[in-house]
Amino acid sequence: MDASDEAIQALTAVPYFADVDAALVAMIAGQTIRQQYDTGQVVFLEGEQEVALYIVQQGWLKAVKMSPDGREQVLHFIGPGEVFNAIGVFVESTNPATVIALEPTILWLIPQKVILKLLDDYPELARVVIQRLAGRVQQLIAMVEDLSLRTIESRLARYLIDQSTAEQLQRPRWATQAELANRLGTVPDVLNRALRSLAKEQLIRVERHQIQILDYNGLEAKAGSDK
Amino acid sequence: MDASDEAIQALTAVPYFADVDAALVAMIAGQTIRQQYDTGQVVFLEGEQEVALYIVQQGWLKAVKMSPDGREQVLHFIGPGEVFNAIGVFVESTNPATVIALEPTILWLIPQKVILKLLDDYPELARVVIQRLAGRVQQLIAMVEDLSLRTIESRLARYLIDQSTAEQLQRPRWATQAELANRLGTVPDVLNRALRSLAKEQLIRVERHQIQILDYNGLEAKAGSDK
DNA sequence: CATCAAACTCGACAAAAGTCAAGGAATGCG
DNA sequence: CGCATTCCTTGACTTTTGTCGAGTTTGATG
Repeated sequence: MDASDEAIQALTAVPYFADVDAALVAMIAGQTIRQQYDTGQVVFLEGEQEVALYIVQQGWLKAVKMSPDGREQVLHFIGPGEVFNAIGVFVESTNPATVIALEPTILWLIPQKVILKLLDDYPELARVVIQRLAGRVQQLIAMVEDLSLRTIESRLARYLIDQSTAEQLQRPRWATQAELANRLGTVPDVLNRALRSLAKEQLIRVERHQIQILDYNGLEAKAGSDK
Repeated sequence: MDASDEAIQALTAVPYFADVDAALVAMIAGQTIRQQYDTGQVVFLEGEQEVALYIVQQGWLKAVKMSPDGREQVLHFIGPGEVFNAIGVFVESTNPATVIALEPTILWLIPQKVILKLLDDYPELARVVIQRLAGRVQQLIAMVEDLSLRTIESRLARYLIDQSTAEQLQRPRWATQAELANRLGTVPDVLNRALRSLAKEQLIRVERHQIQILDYNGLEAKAGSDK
């Protein structure tokens, strides 16, 4: 598989291009730029003016806001098949967040001009972009609600329920308690305290790389409460 | 001025229709529904499936998340010339927030079908929608940062700077300290404390319906800090 | 103009979250 | 395999924010 095939594969995994015909996808693939990042490397910083659209082929990243004293708020985790920096493409503004690789990562960049031309040629693409942005709005509103109106324990319960499959949450290496704490708007110590509390009440079992939900209904009650 | 002229006037005040020709605006105006709300009335509740696009002709509203114990987080205030419920139009989902009138309000509703048809006929509209949604994403990211990484006092300082004109912030009747506290993610008592603190340091002067910035640089330092 | 409800003020106290320090466990690297 | 680094755990203490109760001021209404 050469670079172009690799790019085509990455692009076709993404809803943005679902309705774009194969010949055009191939042409766009020829205009993309492949980039690799190691664990911990910054893709771009908040405040810069990065305008390309990014596609994740491999690896996980985090979009974060940082405070002067070193705290982080993870806005979201970004994995394979996902697109990021739509804001940078469509709005003339600085990037609202910093994006950092959580593990070795392969990205494909599509230049802004290419995307904007594509938007003109494929009105259906606009529909997809609108829907993805609307999804981002909804996710951020939920986060605002969490941060403002709910306790850490309640946020954790909700997160465990949302992210679990068959009542289990696998934690890849990069998904440390520190990252999870940053996602929930707190610090590792407080997260650990909340995990302990839920475990003590037999709602979950905590292992290093896995959290098991023992009492789904009990956990849902915690998630639904503001306490 | 009859109802149709009134609707046309409301629509032409909105960026969504800036590039739509006058005849079509007039036609859309003919399909809009006029609604009035009194102070405190709910336009729609979080969890409902309201799909129309709303235009504000007159009056102010707030979009809020509410907690079971009665706390509110104001997501944003919506005033004349603004559009809301784009999410409801473009995504098949329940409304993420409750919208309530803060004072007597006149709205115009555009049915979903009309908007979606317009989107097909006017690709430039998609660009506008995308840009407005992107703006909402940016605003919500800033709110997440406030709630997670900054103290109440720092949030207040930032808010005062952003919302003031010529170093003054007028507070209309509906903009009580309670509403402002809900916007900043806290309770009126804590907001009052923060106002007092800034006033004690001669950074601002607080009157019932106006806040004057006395030391812009000092306030900016507070806004830029995480303390 | 008088009354009443809403808004604001303020201090005491409580709760939630953050900081710090120390020790133990797990993982990665040479 | 041993060592160093990272991650996790835990309790004590501190800070920030929220709750409560009482009193004062303002603005709307009849």
